[in-house]
Amino acid sequence: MKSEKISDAVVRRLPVYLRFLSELSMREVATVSSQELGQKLDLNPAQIRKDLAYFGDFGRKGIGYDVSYLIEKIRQILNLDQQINVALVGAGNLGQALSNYNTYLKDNMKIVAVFDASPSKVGQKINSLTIQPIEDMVETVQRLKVRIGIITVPDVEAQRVADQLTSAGIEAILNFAPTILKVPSEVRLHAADFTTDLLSLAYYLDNEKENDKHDA
Amino acid sequence: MKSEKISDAVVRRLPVYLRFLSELSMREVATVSSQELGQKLDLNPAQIRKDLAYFGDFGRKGIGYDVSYLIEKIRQILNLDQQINVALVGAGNLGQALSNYNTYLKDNMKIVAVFDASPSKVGQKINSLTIQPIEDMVETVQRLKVRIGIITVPDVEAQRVADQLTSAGIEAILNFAPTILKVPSEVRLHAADFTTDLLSLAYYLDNEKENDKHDA
DNA sequence: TAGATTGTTAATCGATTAACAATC
DNA sequence: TAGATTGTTAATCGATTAACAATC
Repeated sequence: MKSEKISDAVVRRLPVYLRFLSELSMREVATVSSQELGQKLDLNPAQIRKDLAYFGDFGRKGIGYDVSYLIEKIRQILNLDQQINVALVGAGNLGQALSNYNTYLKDNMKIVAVFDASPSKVGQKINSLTIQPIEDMVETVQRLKVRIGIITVPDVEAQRVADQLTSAGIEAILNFAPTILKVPSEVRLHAADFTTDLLSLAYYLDNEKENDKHDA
Repeated sequence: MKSEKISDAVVRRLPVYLRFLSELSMREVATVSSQELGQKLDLNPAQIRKDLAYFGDFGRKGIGYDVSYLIEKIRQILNLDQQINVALVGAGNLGQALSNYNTYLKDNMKIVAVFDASPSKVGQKINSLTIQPIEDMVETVQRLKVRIGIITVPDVEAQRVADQLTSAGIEAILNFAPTILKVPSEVRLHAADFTTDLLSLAYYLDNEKENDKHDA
């Protein structure tokens, strides 16, 4: 464990490694090289080796990486060797969709509470969790030791929710609302706004510009 | 219009600019400086000026940017001055959630077709669109001139769907399935996998490591 | 031993930021 | 004219990739 600063880019690749390694594990593949990983994940093998080497010497020269061991190590690095409690704020369509991934993401991440501002939603069940009024959020987050909040409320409410989550002592927020949130620097914030993704894709559409290319 | 290569990072910021500018426009703000933009969007003003300058001289020295004009220009850059037809493949919870954003994202992007593999879903309505069998996908995509596909099917089906969309001549894919897809280089692919986002957030959780810090 | 593959250093590449002349 | 702010060049910073000694 060297005490270098690990960049965001590196951290965001770890779950990708983890996912593919789990697949290998299910196929009972015992060992994998950075070469093979790179091929499957469209990444440079040197980059993969470097990423992993930040956290320890997980590989064996001439052999590669032991799949099970590497899975264990990456899970440790990502704090997934313990249960991480998550709260979902906003029980609309998107919130419901995410809560369904609960079983899927059982990398020890668990949605333990769901909140919504609308009285008509409160009391309903969503995957065995009862939707709670947003007024109970601070208290419940603290009681259940929720560490990550997922925001799926309309954009005009997102900042208020973020503020409340922050005051409840949340450590990280995944924000699906299409708006830039301001949170104190000790709260980790990630924007997961797919409208941005979708609009930026449009840039790459051909637009028949190519038709003009009748070059010599 | 200089013919420099524009980086992905630049393109992904354009929709963020656009969104905030629209907000300003609704508030009837006529002019904005890179300074103000940077403040609101947590970006360096020089970066914003540089981003915009790739595409033209949109600002006025000493004054700033005309909000309406800049909106128009960014929409042109992103090809949003024409209707872009989108197909949604996978009518599960996530697919339904995304289709609800249809009204919201009416930046000329429109979901014009929804497909699902499950016979029980086919024929049902989702926001006034009838869910079609996935077998009709290639034909429908071509007939309706769909240019962007959104994949929200289970990960094991995602590659097959991507292949079919590709063969139908789609230009870009937004993939929500947690798997790495392979598509030909002429198809623009963006991964919108929130499980990756969520797992990477866990890295930043405190984990009481800080308690050990009793330094001199 | 020969072949394979890691971990790491150095080289390269690309993106961000600072600085400032131009000019509204 | 004085103040503000752009567009752009140069400087900096950071991330990716190549190369290779170490070693299984």
